[in-house]
Amino acid sequence: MRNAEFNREAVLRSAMTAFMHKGYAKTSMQDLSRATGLHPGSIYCAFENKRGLLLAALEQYNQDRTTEFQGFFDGSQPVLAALKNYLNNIVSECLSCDTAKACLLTKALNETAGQDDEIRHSISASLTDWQNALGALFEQAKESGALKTNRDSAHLARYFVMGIYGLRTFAHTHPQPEVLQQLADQLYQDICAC
Amino acid sequence: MRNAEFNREAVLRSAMTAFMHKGYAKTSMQDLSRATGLHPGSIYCAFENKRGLLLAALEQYNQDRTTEFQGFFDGSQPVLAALKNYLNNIVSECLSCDTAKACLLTKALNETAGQDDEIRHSISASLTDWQNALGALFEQAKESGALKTNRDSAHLARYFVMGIYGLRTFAHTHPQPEVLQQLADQLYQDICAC
DNA sequence: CAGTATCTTGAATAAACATTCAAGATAGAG
DNA sequence: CTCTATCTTGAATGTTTATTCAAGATACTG
Repeated sequence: MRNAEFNREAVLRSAMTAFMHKGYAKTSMQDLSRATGLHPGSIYCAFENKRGLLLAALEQYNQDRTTEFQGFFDGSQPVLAALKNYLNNIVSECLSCDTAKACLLTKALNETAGQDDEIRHSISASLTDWQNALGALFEQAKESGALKTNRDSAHLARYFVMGIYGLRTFAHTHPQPEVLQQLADQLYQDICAC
Repeated sequence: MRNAEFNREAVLRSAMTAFMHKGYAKTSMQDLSRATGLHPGSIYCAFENKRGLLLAALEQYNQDRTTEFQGFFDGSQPVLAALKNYLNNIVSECLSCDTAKACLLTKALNETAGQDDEIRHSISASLTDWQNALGALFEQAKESGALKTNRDSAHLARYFVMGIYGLRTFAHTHPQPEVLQQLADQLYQDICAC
């Protein structure tokens, strides 16, 4: 009897950043071994193979982002104010040009598009959960009277999510910071207008 | 003296689809050799290496998309109507789930993010040209009186572009067709509202 | 028709790759 | 303290990779 020595979360977070930096295909097992501190054999023992490690890393990433999300919407401020903070935080992530602050879900979704349905399903499920959480927030804002609109909350959430996807891709072209902020502000305005 | 036997455009279009299908990193020279019908030596003679072939394919892709764009806005119909057609065409591309109908520019931009500045610059230049062309159309629509807004044409174009980026990523999660169409309609409405 | 500059061919190369596995290390059970 | 189940190690494996290059083919020039 013996327990595994490594910290699973720490290993997965290291793998996450490795995948974010180079993408799935270009990240070699050697890269992953170096990043995680695990020898190849341990990785294969724990995660089956490189693909299994990606799937596990995607799960961990989603969990971490969910926790971060809940931090933004803990009720310590009005929903719409929190939403603006949340959006501004994404803008600052985009502006940092730090590959580690990109979205692993959309990055992997883009890379594996049309190649691996299991990966797509896993990512889609995470993104849908996020979208639904946003939908609940819009519903909450409507009920509290802070958000006056006749649009469906689910629709608002989808549009918001679409805007963030677009913002992240737009940022890859390295626009001026003001431009990105202006786009985020417009997105917020278009959603919160009647 | 002897001229090359292969048709450069046809070769680049084959390479384009190969890259779109598997992504840059996962497309092997063997894949590219098969797709283009060119032997490895010929590819290296004509394009230096795999990366050179990608750069050339990106150029060709941009040229083809520019031609397609001009076809939509040839003046045979009002600008705003053409814009709606253009957007609907993108929606149908997304709904086809055909990897060959994705956007090679954004796909490659996403994959090579933070790894290759020359590729990023090349892609950014193409995307900026596209954005500027859209900006000119919005300006035209404003001047003709068809579009009543106090927003800057360049800003409208950026927002439109951002929406399309977002739409394409959103489509990767395989939403219901109506949902994608609804998002596109909302985007159009948000831009064309005062 | 001869000469030659250029293109095409595809096997060869060396590096990098994902994956395996047998030997060694270690921790808990008895 | 011993036994054994489990984990760790890292060199070995066989495949795939991007790239090269010398030999052969071809078309234009004079």
